[in-house]
Amino acid sequence: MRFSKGFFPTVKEVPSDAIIPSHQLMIRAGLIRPLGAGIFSFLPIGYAVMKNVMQIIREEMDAIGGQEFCLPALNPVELWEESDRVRSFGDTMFHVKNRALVLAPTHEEVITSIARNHIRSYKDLPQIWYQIQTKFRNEPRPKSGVLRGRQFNMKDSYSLDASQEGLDNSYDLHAEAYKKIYSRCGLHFFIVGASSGAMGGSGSQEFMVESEAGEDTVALCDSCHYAANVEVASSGVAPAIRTKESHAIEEIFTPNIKTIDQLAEFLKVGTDRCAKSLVYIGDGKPVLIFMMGNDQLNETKLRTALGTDARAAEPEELSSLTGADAGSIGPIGLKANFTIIADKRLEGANGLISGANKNDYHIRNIDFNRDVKIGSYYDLRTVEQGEPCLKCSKPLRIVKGIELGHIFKLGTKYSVSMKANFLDDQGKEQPIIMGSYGIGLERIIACFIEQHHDASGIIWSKSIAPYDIHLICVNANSETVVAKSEELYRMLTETHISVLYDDRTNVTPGFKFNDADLLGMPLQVIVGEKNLKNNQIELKERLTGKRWTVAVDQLVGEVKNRVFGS
RNA sequence: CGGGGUGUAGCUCAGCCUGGCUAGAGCGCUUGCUUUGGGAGCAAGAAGUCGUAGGUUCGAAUCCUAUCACCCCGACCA
Repeated sequence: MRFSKGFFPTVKEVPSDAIIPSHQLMIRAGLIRPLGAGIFSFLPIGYAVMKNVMQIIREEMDAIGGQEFCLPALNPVELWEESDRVRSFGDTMFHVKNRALVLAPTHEEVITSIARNHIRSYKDLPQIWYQIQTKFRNEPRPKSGVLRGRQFNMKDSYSLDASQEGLDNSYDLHAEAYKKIYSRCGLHFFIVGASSGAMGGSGSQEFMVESEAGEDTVALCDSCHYAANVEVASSGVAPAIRTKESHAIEEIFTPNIKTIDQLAEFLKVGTDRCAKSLVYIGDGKPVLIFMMGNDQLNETKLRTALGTDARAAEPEELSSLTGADAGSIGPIGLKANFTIIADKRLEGANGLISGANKNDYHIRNIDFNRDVKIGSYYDLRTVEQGEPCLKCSKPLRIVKGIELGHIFKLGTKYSVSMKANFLDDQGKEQPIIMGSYGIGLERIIACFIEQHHDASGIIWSKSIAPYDIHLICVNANSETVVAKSEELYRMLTETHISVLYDDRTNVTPGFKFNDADLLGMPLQVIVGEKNLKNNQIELKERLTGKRWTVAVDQLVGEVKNRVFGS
C-alpha cells in the first residue's frame, strides 16, 4: 500500500482523553477512532491487525475441530427469558425498543437453541462450535479505550458433549488452543483459577496479562507460577498460635478503642492475638465472623462458605444484635442468636482478645475450643502482598490483571433450562453437557500494545503486524531514490511480502521516520541517497533500533529471510 | 447510580475567576516559492452557531438555571 494513497491518519499530539498507552497509541497510529463512549471505529490499519488476530484464532480453533458459525446479534427476547438471563443480565443487556429483540451480549442461548433442534443422539456428539462476532453490552462505565467497550468483537465457542469426561476433554483442548493463540500473538500471559460465579458449572480459568490498567486483582507466584484471582487465592500465611495453658477469660476496660491496631497498641500485644469480629446478614440471619488481626474478609469467599449472598450489617443492627457498636463486638455475651464462623487461621486458637459486646470493653484469654461455639472454620481472608506461596513458600505478588479470555465448564445449566437433550447409548434422554469459551479480540490488540511499545510508538510482532515491512523513500526529490524505491516496492510485493510504502513527496524524512516508528512495522527498509550511491539499502529493526545496510541486489533476499524466517 | 473534571478552529489548548472593541496561540489544512536522513523555512489564505436551550444584563465564551456529551475515581462487571 502506498502511504500517499492510503488512509493513515497518524497524529503527533496525545489525545486528551486517552490515559493508558495502548489507547493513546491506537489513536495516534490511526488504528481506531472513537464514535461514542465505549464505541470505536476500526480504521484500515487497525482492522488489518484485527484480521491477523482472527486468522490465528481461526487456525487454532479449526485445529481442535472447531466449526465456525455466524450467529445473529439480534435475538428474540423470549429466548433469553427461557434461560432467565434477561433478569440476570439486567441493565447490561441492550433491548431493542420497537421489537421484542435484544442485542446479544453472548451466545449460549442461540447455541443451545440450535443444539436442541438438531442434536438427537450421543452419536451427534461431541461438537465444538465457534464464531467471531460482535457482542453488545451496556457497560455502565466504558473505559481504557477498547479494553472495556459497549460493542466489541469476541471469539466465543461452545462445546457440546455427552459426558463429563467429554467436557473435560473439550475444555482441555480449548485451554491448549488458547495458550497457542496468545503465544502466537506475542502476549505474555498467565492462567488463573477463577470462581465459576454466576455462570455456574464446575470449573473455570481466566487467561490474563499483568497490567496497571487491569480490573482484576491477582495473586502471582513468580517462582512456581501459582496464579489465582484474589477472590479465590490462598496463601501459606501462618495460623494463630495455641499456647499450652488456657487462662480464664477476663474482661478489660479499653476506653475509646475501636480498631485492631489501637487495641494491640493499648494492650501491648501483637495483632495476631486479636480476633476481629464482623457481622454480616445472610439470608436474613445474622452471622458473626472472626478474622485474625487485621486480615481482610473476602466477600466472595464468604459467599461461597455461606452458600448465599451476604451483606455487612448496618450500625443500628450491630447494637441491637450484639449490644455494642463496631469495635467492641465479640463472641461472648451476644444478645441475638448468631451463626458463628471463623477464618481457618484462627482454628483452635486460644489466648485471644476480642470485644465484650459492651462498648469500651474487651475480653482476653478467649479459647476458641473452650469458650466459643464455632460453626465452622473456612478460608475467608484476602491474600496480601509478600505472603508465602501455598505451593512453594516464595513470596506472592499481588498485581492487577486484564482478562483476555475465560473458559468455563458450564455443565447442563442451559441444556436443562432450555431442554436441549440427547439419547444416550441406553436410549435414555440426557441434557447436553456444555462448555463456553471466550476471547476478546480488542483486548488482545490493546494488551499487545501495552506490552510492546516504547516512547516512539508501537512495536508489532511479525504475527499480527498490519504490514510485514515499512518501505521508506527518504528523498522524494531524487529521481534515482524514487526509481529504486518504486522498483523495490514492486519486487517485494511480488514476493508476497506486504509492504507499507511511504512514497510521500510532501513530507520531510524526519516525518517519515517518526511515522514509521509510531506505526511500528517490525522491519523498516530505508532507501536514501547516501547509501544508494554506494549501492546499499538500509534496514532497521523496530524492536532493537538496530540498523545495517545490504547491497541492493541482496535486499529482497534479506527481507524475505527476515519476514518468512523464524 | 454517587463523587470529580472537561466541552472554544481538524488536533492540543489559552481566554472565563473580575462580563466590554472584530475570540486567540501552536500544530494541522490550502496555494506559491525554497527545503529534503529524525515531526522544515518564508509568504499569502481558508477555517469557530465558544456543546445545546433558556435566563440575567445596555452588552455573555465569561454570570445563573436546565440539559446533552465525553473523561477520571467509586459502585457494577456471564
